[in-house]
Amino acid sequence: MPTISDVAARAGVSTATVSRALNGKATVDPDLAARVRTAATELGYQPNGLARALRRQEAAVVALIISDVENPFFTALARGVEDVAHEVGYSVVLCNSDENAEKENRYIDIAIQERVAGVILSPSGTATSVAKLASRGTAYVAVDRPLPVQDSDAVLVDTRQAAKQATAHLVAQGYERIGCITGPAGVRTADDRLAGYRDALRSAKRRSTPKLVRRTEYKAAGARRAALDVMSQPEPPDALLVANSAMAVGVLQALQERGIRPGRDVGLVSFDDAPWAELVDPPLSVVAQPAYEIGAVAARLLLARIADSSRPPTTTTLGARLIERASSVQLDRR
Amino acid sequence: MPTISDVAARAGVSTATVSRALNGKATVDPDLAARVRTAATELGYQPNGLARALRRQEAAVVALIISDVENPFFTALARGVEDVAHEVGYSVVLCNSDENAEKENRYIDIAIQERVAGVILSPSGTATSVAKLASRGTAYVAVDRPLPVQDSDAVLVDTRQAAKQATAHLVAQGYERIGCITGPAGVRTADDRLAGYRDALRSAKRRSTPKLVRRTEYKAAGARRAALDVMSQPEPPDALLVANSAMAVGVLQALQERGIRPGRDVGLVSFDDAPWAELVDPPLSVVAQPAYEIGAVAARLLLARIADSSRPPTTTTLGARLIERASSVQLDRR
DNA sequence: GGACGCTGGGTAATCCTTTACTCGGCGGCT
DNA sequence: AGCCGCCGAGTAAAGGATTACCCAGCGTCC
Repeated sequence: MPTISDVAARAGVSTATVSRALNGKATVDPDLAARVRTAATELGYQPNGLARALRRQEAAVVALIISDVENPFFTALARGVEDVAHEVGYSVVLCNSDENAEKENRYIDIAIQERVAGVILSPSGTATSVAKLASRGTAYVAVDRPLPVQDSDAVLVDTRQAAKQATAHLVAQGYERIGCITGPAGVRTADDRLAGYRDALRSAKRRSTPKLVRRTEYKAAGARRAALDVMSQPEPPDALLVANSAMAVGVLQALQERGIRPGRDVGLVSFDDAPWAELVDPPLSVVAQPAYEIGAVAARLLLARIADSSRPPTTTTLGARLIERASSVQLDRR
Repeated sequence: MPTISDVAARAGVSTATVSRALNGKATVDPDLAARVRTAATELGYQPNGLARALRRQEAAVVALIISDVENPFFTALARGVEDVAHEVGYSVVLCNSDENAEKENRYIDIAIQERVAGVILSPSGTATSVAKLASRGTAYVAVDRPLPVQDSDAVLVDTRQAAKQATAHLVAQGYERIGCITGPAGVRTADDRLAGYRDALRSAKRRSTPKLVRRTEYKAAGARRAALDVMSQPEPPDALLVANSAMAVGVLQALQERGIRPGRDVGLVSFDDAPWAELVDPPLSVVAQPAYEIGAVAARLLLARIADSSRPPTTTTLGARLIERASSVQLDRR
């Protein structure tokens, strides 16, 4: 593999000149620059990113630590991050933390070792040792969930408000016993969605009861079990707020197994507008989150922080949009 | 940020000894090794991965170049790659090529510059300049689609056979005018699925006609247009083979718009067992591909190739499984 | 008791690029 | 004509780890 010295030798100049010419520094004679460029292409020279990063003290890489790539919300988010990062020549390293604080910490260590320029992460819980990043001066941005630490950059969704709105919608549709299936305690979005749900019930002067609430992992399997459980009570809910689209899959499976018809027997609103939400019968009402946008904004924020570590921390809160479909419209109103 | 010299100074030894101690080389006095380790933890020392990689001539990173992270097939594949890679201390850099040869080439260049240990890619077309990788001695493995080059490692699915089987199933169910909506010409899986479809028709002594075939990008939007187009003919198909799950979304949208009932008015089989396939009405018949497995096998193959560049090239072909659901069962047979 | 061999650990080279510093030469100004 | 300044380009240091090579010291065997 040719190095900069090979190019220098072939062009008959020093390595310094090659570096300057290839990096477009001003003070290089155009003729020499041209000679260097032809020499480089003839040899098929590719600069060694490692050596460059070592010298520059920073790799053109950002790490993205999310809880699950298989969740379409995070996939779209990752897309947003990647598109923005690649525009300015950064690569993206993808890490799945699986909502596991230990794995998350391991990835943070790796990010530090690899001297990445910055980290975008959706913190799994409270134990996040983002402190390590801070003490080393590595830029970071939280997405989807805030960090326990104050004064850090974050891109969030007003998910409590969105949950409240969705629940209020169920109330307005005349549902009486509205339940909620949300993620594990300690995961901020799960807590917030539950809080928003309770806010709405309170505003509507309804009592909220633990009997109608279930908490489980943010996945289909857990949600399926939770739904089976909550629906098999003597007085089951007549509507459900479900905290993400993976869980919605589990809930729909459970209802199918039990022969309970969504939209007819039980109202349903889920977070995340999955591509299939309109295709199930009846079409699923959802709270659409701007996942791609979150990723893109987070990436831009991270780049800004990398460029200027002293800029004041910014928290951007994006809105979510309730999309009412047939799964949450009471029969007698249809 | 502390360096190896700081650790050496604190432990009162040379940097060489620190390196040896921390990397678990045999020839270090246990006492010294312990002293080094405590010094390292006290300082919070994290080795500089860049410097290590520069010296070792290789980063503990593999690049994964796929056409679209938002496609659940590739997401699951990515998961498989990541799980295996991380087990042995490798990081995974994710790159979306968007079926675009130019982007793909740019990513390959970046991979070379970053001196990644290996590349796993789903080649977008024929123009793939995997030659660059080969000439530089960077290990690579093709997934999902073979490379035009002979003798390279690959992990594939016998997709032609699977398409044939799915089409034969539609024939057996009594469908008369079976159509096919597949990906762009030149993309191998798209070509293969079309070929398998034709194989089955030929075996069944049916004539295949271009009127029932549409090719478009591997996404929902294109498939929707293609389905609208193919269904609005004077003699529309009474069944469709759809080449992936993103396309299935588009096709189902189109049918919904036209008021054509899947399973009743038109039989449907799609590639890729998406989590929602059972939830639509009627449940969607699919060809389930072992996406996670493909990724995991590819990662293991890549690691083997990295360890031994002279080992003979291996092509692993995994099977796909037809899952018959109600969307492909003729009414009169129900 | 001396010589040889082995072991543990230090010194310094190496990986490749960027960039601070330096120097030669040329042009312009007095 | 001489001097100053500037521009273009080269030399060499720096970045942090790994590792080839070498050396000191100790033990063993003759």
